[in-house]
Amino acid sequence: MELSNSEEQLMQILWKKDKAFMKDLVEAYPDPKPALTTVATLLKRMQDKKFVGYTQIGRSREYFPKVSKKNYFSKQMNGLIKNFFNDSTSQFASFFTQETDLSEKELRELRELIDEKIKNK
Amino acid sequence: MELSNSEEQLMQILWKKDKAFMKDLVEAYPDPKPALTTVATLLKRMQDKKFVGYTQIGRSREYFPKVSKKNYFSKQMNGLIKNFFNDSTSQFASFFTQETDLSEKELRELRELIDEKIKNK
DNA sequence: TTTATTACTCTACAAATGTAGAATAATTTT
DNA sequence: AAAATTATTCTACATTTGTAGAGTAATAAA
Repeated sequence: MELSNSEEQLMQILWKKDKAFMKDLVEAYPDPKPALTTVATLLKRMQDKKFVGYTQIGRSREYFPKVSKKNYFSKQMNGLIKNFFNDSTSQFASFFTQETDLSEKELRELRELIDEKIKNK
Repeated sequence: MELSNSEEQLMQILWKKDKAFMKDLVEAYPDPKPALTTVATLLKRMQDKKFVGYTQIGRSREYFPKVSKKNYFSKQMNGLIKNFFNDSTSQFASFFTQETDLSEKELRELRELIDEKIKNK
């Protein structure tokens, strides 16, 4: 099961904080902050979906992500690539290189990284 | 306004066909194919959202995408990059290079592309 | 020990999504 | 012309999503 938009927004906050009490999560929202109960509902649903866990501390719960941002992001990417590039990562890579506008400096850095990757093959 | 999942699925079909009658769209679905009326509803909503247009041909309509796949994809990518990499395309690029597993050949091709891009700067 | 406060859970409800039957209009076949 | 077919629109309804008030239990403050 996937995260909905507002769930994902909350997840972003949780990833940033790494772990947090509900109160702090609400606090971290940009204005207008949602009601505590709203966040509570989202957290509940996210627990059902196995994206969030918590540790009981006193009578409070410290929530934490059960899925890493990296992992989640990868899945998203793969989904996109699958849909739009017929599952071809390299096709995507070339599209990406052509269509985004990285500066020359950034391009050089990227090439650097690729070189390194090639070396390690 | 964004496309929902099932709308996006239909959009993929429409992009592939470039233009098509409702009947053909339904036909193009993998089994189990949805009811004609289901596709009709989706098309209607997609028109409201300005993602689809049509040309009347006799008493039928030939539907076509009003947003290119490329353009749509770019927006999706930018959304992801914004959320996960704080809007830094280059940060994303390096993540991508590290985390996906392109073959050596693909990596070389990619570097080739980057080189060309740099040249054109 | 009454009263607040805190931290959740339950219930609710409008909007969006996924899916499709029923109705209607135009056209073609008998 | 009556009957069947085609192409769309209307209406409907179960789920999921976005948002939050009301209720409850435990603890802290008066």
